[in-house]
Amino acid sequence: MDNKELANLIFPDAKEISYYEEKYPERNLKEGAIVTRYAPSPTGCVHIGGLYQSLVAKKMAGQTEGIFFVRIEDTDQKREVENGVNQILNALEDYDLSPDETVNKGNYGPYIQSQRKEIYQSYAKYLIEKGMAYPCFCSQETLAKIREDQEKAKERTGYYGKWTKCRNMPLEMAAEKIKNGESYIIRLKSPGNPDKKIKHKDVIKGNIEFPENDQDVIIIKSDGLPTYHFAHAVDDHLMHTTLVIRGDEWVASVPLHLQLFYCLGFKAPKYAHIAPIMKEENGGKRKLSKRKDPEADVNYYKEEGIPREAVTEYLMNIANSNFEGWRKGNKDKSVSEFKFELNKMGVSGALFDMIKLLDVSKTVISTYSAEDIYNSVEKWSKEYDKELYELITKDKEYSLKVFGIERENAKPRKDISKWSEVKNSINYMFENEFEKVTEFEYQKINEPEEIKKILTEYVENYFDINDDKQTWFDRMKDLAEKLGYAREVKEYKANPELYKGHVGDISTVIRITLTGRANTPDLYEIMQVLGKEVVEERIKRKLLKSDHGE
RNA sequence: GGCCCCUUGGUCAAGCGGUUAAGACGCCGCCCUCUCAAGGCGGAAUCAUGGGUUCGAUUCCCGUAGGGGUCACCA
Repeated sequence: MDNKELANLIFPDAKEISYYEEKYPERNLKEGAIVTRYAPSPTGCVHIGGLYQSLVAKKMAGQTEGIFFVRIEDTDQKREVENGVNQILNALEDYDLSPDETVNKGNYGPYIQSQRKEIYQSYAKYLIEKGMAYPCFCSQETLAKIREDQEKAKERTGYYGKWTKCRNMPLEMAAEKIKNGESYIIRLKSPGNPDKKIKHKDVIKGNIEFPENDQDVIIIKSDGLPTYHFAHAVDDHLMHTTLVIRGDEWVASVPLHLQLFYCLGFKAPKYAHIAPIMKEENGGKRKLSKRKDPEADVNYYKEEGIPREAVTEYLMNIANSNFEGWRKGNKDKSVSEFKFELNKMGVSGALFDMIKLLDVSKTVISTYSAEDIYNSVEKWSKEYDKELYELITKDKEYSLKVFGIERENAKPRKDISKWSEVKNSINYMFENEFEKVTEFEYQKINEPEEIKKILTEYVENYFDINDDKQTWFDRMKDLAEKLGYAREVKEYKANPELYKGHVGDISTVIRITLTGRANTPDLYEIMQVLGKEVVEERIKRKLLKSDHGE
């Protein structure tokens, strides 16, 4: 019995690897083109970290006229979640990160690992034939025992070298066990020597040195599917990946992966290990977790109504901190014009900063036209806030005017950071909502008589909806003066004892009466949008109430 | 515990042997024809620690401390 016969016994139907080598030829791309990928497991919600990796990967491929593909790593069928694949693909599309190749698209597929079983088996068979892999029959108990002994002896744990049980099993014995139906897995016969070091130059982390791998890792599990490590080597070779961009929890496996590529006779890709996005928790840092942190799920941003450009820009900031400066000087350009550099990425994880994200978002939204805002809010509210949806769609023209307040000018309003804030910032502009306001908390001027006097004077003698802004404001000052308030805030500040207050106090009374709140955008514009009738109606309503002693 | 990586303000971070140690978010103050949001101007706030090397270390080397990752028939 020789290795070849054993290999045939284990994988009788597997094709020669030359079949696959020919089927998936070298890609025809220009010099320097990067082929990279995002390789998620379909295990539930899409993590912001996955989006981050995809963004970087897509950027690198795009910048070099290369290929960005998505491969689904579903070799652990226990963890698989229904519809997981679609969730991932949809999220990427939402963020404008659609891959060039993925499920049902591209010539190097299938792009779902569970559908590539026979490919992995061919390569495993090849390794067995070469004597570089072998079947292992150790039970979980045996493995546990080995581990126990290692701990007792204070030695490294794992399946390697002298601790190995099946590595040097006579071929005949192995064949016998297989024929008897014993359960087994396939292990790599590691050629590594841990006393020797290997050097690896990571595109992001720089030079790293570690001992060679000597673990006889499992490459094919008892269900016939490969482990991550083996699938990675086979797939990225066959798909001609030139740059593997992945989370830095993988750096420790680099020696193994490099060894796998070496044993299989493949050229290894370059690696770029990305530091994870962290979260602070009682003084310490930890990775953003799907379980504990709602913001880890990309769906969160959708639900909150944070525009995808904002999330993208924020992520770009974390990835290349010079992005911010570039953006400042290139306000109208698309992110795709920014020259991204992998080696400028931070080597240790950055804390996720929601406040900063919201600030970025605010800036992004401030560039929107009233129409853009309307469309976004309409789309968002339709799914997440029916009340708001009803409110704004009832009279689109009017809503457009509301969203147009202090917008589409040189210094646009910058107060909305997410769509879920919109309702609260515009509801008083709508009669139905305004009617619900019962508490008017007047501030500096709060004696009912004074308020009544101001409002009465204003509607009767100073309010004219046709005034232009300057005239409107001059009249406000006239009113202030007439009632004993300073025309200018400066005058008041210079001689506070001479006045009861200043124009600002007068306009605040009107503002609160009209909107129910002390802080709003430009009052003149608000009145223009509200219109003559509504302004008068709201003031009269207040006057009426105060007559009733309210 | 073994192996690997990291350490500049509250946060994200420039820096790559000689700098008043950038910038952004946040915070504080002032300014701006009414309140806010912005915007403008200004301010407080950082090189974990101990040794070297050097004329000179935030920058280079070693130790210490702290943090992170990884050691599965999970990816």
